[in-house]
Amino acid sequence: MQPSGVSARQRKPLSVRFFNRDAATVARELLGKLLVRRYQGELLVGRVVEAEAYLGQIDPAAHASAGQTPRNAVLFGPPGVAYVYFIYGNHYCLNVSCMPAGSAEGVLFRALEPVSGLATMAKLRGLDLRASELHDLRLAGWSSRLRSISSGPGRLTQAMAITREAHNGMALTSARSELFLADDGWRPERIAVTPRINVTKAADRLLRFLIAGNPFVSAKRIR
DNA sequence: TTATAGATTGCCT
DNA sequence: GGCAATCTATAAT
Repeated sequence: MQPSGVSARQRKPLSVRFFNRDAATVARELLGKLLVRRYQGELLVGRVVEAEAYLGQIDPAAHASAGQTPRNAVLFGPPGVAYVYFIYGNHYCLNVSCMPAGSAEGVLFRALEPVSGLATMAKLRGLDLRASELHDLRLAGWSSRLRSISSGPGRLTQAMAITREAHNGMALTSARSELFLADDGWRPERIAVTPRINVTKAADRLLRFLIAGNPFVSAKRIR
């Protein structure tokens, strides 16, 4: 499988309408799209290779299952907005709200394939990658260290300097935004669907979507 | 007021 | 494979 991130095609931001649909559809269609972060004058870009759908109040595994709280309020708002939460005392996780206000569906970003800004992303992750490793992407494949830049929900937020304080509640639908989603026309060949990772409730629901064969998909441990 | 589980990761053996 | 790190929400005392 060749790296997908070398396209110079135009990047068009995803619309509010894109997110105004059920989370499973949005999660599936987000695969192959770009997450773009403006960071200190540089563009950090990653392609979405793994995402999970959470179906709001009817979904026992969703943060919204117990109703609206200050933490999850963004999920109950309009579509296309970032919901960032802090988990296990260590990590931020990025979601985007789906469906109209009043419905609390959302999609969790679980893994990205780095496209540009690799050196900065590696630095934000605390990885001391050699220049030769950073060039891996343009050559044949990916080193395991390179793979750890953004393969995991906590890793990708760290690689893009995404925090709750800075980004929770931010609309992800404007190309002028500090953080947004875009479509460059690239499409995955094959999509796989599995149960969600590390959820104990509704553990049999097939709501995890990933690009089959992509090396940046997160570890598949299921508790 | 205290306990515990959680949409995780990295380091240890 | 085990487990510590350590914030947040909710359940139990």
